[in-house]
Amino acid sequence: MLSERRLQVLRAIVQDYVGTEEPVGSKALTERHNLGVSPATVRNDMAALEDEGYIAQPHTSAGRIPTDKGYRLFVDKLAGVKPMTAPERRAIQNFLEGAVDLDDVVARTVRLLAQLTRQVAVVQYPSLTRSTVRHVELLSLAPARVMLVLITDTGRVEQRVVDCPAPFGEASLADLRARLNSRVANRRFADVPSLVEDLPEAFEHEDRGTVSTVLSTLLETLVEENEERLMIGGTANLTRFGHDFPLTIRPVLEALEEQVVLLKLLGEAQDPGVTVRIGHENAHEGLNSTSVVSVGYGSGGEAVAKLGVVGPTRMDYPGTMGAVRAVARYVGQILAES
Amino acid sequence: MLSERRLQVLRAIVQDYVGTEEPVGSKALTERHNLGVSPATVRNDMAALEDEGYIAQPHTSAGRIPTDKGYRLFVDKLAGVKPMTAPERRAIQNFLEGAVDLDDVVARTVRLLAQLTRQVAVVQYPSLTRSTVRHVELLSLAPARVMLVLITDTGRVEQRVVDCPAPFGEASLADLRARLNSRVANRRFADVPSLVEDLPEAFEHEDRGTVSTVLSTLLETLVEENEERLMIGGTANLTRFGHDFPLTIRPVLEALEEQVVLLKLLGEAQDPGVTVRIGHENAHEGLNSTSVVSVGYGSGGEAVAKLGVVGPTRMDYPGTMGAVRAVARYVGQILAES
DNA sequence: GCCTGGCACTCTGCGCGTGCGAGTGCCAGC
DNA sequence: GCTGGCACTCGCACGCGCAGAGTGCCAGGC
Repeated sequence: MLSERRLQVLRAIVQDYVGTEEPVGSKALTERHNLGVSPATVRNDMAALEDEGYIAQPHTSAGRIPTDKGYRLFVDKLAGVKPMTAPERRAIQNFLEGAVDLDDVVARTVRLLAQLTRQVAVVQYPSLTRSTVRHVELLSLAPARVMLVLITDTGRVEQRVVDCPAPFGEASLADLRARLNSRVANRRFADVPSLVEDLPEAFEHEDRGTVSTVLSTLLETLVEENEERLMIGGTANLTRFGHDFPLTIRPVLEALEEQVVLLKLLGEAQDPGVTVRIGHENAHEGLNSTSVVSVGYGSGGEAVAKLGVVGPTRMDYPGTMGAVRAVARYVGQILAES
Repeated sequence: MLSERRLQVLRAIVQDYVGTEEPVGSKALTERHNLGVSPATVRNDMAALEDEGYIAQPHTSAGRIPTDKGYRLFVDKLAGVKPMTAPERRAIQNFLEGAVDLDDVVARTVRLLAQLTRQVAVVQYPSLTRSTVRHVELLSLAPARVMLVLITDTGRVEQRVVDCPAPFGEASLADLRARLNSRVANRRFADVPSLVEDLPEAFEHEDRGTVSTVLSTLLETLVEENEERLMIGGTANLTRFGHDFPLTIRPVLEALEEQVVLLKLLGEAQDPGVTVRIGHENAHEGLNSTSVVSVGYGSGGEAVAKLGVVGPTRMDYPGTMGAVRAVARYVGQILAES
């Protein structure tokens, strides 16, 4: 077990390194934090911390920098979540309230998060399967062609064009629209499959094929991997990363382009609160030198999606966690209102 | 006027520089392109080209690199558009055909363009005002709250929540929905304002306020600056830019984050064909060392939006122009089908 | 008049050696 | 268990010299 002072030393190292971006030495530490001991003592503590794997030296005769394990201990035990100030909260609220629709909410959230944290922001659209159905609309485009439009309580709209096996009259279409909505309106999307499975039976034989096709398209849009969307922003903040650009920034940009990677990244975090994944804790190799701070958000008590930021492992964890948490809270409120 | 040979020298310089990314000297030029003259002669030509401002030397004793003016001449007079090969065309078509909805079409187009050109791709969503109305849907969320959903022929869907000044019954809502659709369906969005202006008069006095509110929300969504959306991708390609990262990549990423800047960038190009804006021809300062290759695309003969790529001024113009043009053509086809 | 070969000149990039400073590890003493 | 002192190790910035690429210019030839 590490003594109290050694934990303080670790905390001081993390704070200084995050601030200065440079390896921190024993002398500088004692000067900036009044630890009440001499540099030599700190050196012993540092050696111990290094043995335990919490800090490391980039070169033999340089200061120490925290390892992923060091940051982990810092986040878990040594630092809290720094709450936003009142003016910051007001600014967040004002900025988000101007949104006109869901795309706008998501876009504004991304900008806001990127600005607040000065890092790359990632916001997932509310999951369909975890939302409730507000309305299902069917439009006839051509005799054997139907457009299906899904609208959720969170304001998300999905649409698909369905090619029907047989012509489908306006009357049948209206009938299907009415039956469909009476069954699924205000129900959770996750329940939709079981709610509609016997629907074709209510129709004339000639229309059953079309009804089934429409329904299967509806179910397809709800399949997990299709229904997830997200938006990212603040990539310009990557340029503040470090000095050795090409090697650090490239893989990160590449990872950010892969929606699948990002969705997995956000998906992994199960904690109901703010989740932090540090460096190599991220499965994706390109993100081994970054940390991901994420949290779920939702209109009610339940999370309908996640949002978060991606930044260097050397980041201001308490501040970032505070910002992410606050933004998630307000986005939830905005969604509940619309 | 420049002699034929000097133009050839310029062309050779552009081609070599684009290939090698290094200033090109007189000796290397004569070796790689059989110009039929000696390096000394080429040197004279180069001096003349430099006097005219087509090329420049980064340092006193280095080779030459093309200036923006040089690239301009190259694009206008010395190079054509390189058509895609048949396999490339097939690949484009296959890739785009898998799309399930408009978001997917746009997302795939961005990926495709980024991969083909190895540059940053920008794709604008089909403009509302230049599209045709397919359907307008009205949903009652609460007695005095209505959701307005617009669907275009290009598959774009916009939705807005309207707070009504007075409760609005289901019957009135159905009435408005029917009247609205009969007036605007299959009409161009640009014509919508004049088509609906007298609509409130058809309603009972108590409903007029609400009808007006709904209509004004409808018109607001059509206002130019609100209705434009776009998607970008391939930012990882920026890392191939050059060696002096922080200074070149940063402002570009920042510019790309500003939707307004990008929309202006695409909007400026009026040419019906492929437009190229080189270096300082771009109004935005951060993009002074990049070129933008863009073109309109549309389901019919008319362009409903633009797409393009942003890359270093040192880019393969013929190839990029060919890729951009081909992708635009196929996206147009896909949109026409849906 | 235009092209060519030759020549002197300029400048960048690279490798190398040096000195400085920051930081460490260890040890003896309190 | 803490402290001050001391020798040691490196990384980094600086200055130097050299090689190489490329240029401009000039005199001579077709």
